[in-house]
Amino acid sequence: MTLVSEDNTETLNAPAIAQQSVEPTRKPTIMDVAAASGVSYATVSRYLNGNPHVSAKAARRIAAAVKATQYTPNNAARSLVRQRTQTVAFVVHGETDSIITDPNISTIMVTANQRLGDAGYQLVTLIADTPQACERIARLASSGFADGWILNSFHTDDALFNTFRELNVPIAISEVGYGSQSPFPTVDIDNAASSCALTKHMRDNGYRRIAYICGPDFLPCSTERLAGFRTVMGDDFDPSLVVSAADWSRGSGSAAIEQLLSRLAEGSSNRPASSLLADHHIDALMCGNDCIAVGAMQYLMSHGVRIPDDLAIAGFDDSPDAISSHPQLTTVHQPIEQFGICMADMVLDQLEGRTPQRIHMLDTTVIERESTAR
Amino acid sequence: MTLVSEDNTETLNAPAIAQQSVEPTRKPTIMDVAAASGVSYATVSRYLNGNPHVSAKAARRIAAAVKATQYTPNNAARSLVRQRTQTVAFVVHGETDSIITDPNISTIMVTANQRLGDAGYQLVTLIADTPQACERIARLASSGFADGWILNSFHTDDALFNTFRELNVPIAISEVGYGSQSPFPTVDIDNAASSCALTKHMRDNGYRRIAYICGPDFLPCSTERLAGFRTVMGDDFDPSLVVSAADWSRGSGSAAIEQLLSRLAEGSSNRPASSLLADHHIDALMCGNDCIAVGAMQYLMSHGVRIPDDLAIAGFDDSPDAISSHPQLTTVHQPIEQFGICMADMVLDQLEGRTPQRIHMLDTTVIERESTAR
DNA sequence: GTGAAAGCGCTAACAG
DNA sequence: CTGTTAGCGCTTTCAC
Repeated sequence: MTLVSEDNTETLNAPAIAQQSVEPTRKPTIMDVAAASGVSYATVSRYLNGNPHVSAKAARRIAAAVKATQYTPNNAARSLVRQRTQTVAFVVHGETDSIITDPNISTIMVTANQRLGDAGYQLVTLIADTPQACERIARLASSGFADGWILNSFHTDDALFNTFRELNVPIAISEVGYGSQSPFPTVDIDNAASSCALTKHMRDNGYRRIAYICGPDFLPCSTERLAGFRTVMGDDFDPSLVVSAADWSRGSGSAAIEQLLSRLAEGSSNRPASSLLADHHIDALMCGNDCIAVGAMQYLMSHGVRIPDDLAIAGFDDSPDAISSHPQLTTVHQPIEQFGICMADMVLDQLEGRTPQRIHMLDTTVIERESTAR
Repeated sequence: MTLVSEDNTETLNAPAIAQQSVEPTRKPTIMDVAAASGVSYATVSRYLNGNPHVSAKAARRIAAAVKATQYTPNNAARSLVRQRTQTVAFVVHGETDSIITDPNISTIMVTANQRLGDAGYQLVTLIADTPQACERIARLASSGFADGWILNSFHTDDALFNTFRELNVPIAISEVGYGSQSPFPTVDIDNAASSCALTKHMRDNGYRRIAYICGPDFLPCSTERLAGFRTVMGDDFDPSLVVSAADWSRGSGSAAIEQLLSRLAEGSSNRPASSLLADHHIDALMCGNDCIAVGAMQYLMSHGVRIPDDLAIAGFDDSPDAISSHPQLTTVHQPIEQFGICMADMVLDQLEGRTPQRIHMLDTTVIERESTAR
């Protein structure tokens, strides 16, 4: 049998082919490829970058040489000359690692990664959990480490945040509750409106006197959610039925409800929680988020309050907690995947010269579950 | 009042000071700083890199110029000339986003980040959840994107894994269950020994006939854990009481126990689960990990089996599931934080010319909880 | 279509 | 102590 091969008689004067045994194994450069394929390195560069002005023959030889030398272009060199890194940094901000365990963050990360990957960018995640880490990241940000930045769970008073204000690089942020005030392109949900919707739902179901556990005071989204609640409650709003949780955790949820109960008790000790609630005609409880709700619920149930019979409870976020709890939680669902996609798009818009939306509000929906069933 | 100033009469011929209004706002380079401070840019570079051969006066002027121009060194340029990026990549591997939600992974990430940060490196996380993403990352790996690599949850048959084999870059891996076979420096627990310890604990507590739900068959750590169990069980080991779960999830845990029960039933339909277990004198169940255990436990409890009265159950990993379940799970604890620290150290060792340990086995401890209480 | 040459911004000898 | 010079590996004019 005879194999006819079009034109592969070219020999490679490959000096780098069998170099693997040499000690430091210097990475082959574009020069090595050029030498091995007998063309100038400019031609190799053209070939590598898909420039059409490369003859078929040259292309063939270069392809062979690339394979033989196992060449891959150097990242730093390319970034330097192109003034582009082809990466977008995803900054996760938070004191503890709790923020990273947050399933929302991971989902956002994964979806953003997908979107950016399709556009030819690599998403890299950075953790800003200590002052040192923040400083490092700030330095990276102003040294062209990434072409674009996606920032999560930033506070208004954040130092890193201010670094970015002065930087003038493509950015997208989420969930800071800035609303239309944000200095950067933002994707968020309308916390006030969503809270309104949920409160309305509760009212429609007949709940009249509703207590409220607010999220951390210093966060805009906490106050916006409370504001939505207040709006719908109107004259029925009773400030004495509002307490604030220290953070978004279950623990602070139970602490908050305990505080509210002792406030209701007003010295009269040892009243059971359920009669305390009954005395004040409280028929429902709304919470800043699902975790707080679950924490409060666990506390109440372990003190003999039946949910939803004695008291209805609603959360916010539709996190996994909302489903894994017993009873399952009525809550507000937000399209998490969209956060990642929208932020990625906002960064891509800026990267590609388009003007990004200043703020993208995502739709939410009220999810009715057992915890408020009549 | 008179302020005496030592020597700050120097004027800066700063051309870049008020450039902010110009359109494209070109980033200041080391040249701009040099020009503004009246020294050569080599001196600026020296100053920036802490080289002691810079006069106090020059240092002062340069410091002022740096501030005035808001200069920050360019990352790509520095990486190119230094042949170092000062970053270590953390690759999270997995088909879905479930892997990232895994609290273990986040803890490892956070601790590794801390350690590497202290050593002057920036940890960057990459998600390898699709073939395209893997390919992108493989390309980055061979183009000097990072100085070192930390790989998580890789399978033996992994394409990315093989890319790294040929790359000869600083690497550390974890949890692949390779044991001493690993081609890379590895940190892991001794799955077999840990499983032995747990099984022994069960035996010491009087449990004789123990069923076993194995983790995914294709994973070395699954089979190692099973092997440890088998060793201790000795002649009491009964292969007919072993089933495999499809993955590490709760769902496959309940599926597996259902399968085992139907095997035990052998056609005799409608026997309650508890009497089925009693007939076969099964007094305990051990599982490949906590999630599987919880899944099995939920299934059994909803079919009338009392835990631990009718059947004791033990998990593995000491994940949050082990504590949040009712009853809480007896399990094997592993020092998760150490995974991150050890992998970081292994990479640092290689980065700094030391020879890393080939394999670092972390200590585990058996944690006794309610699910096996006598 | 291809090669020569000029940088991208920076570090690191090397002379002075 | 400081300036000059030569690259790091690559892209991109600009001639030919």
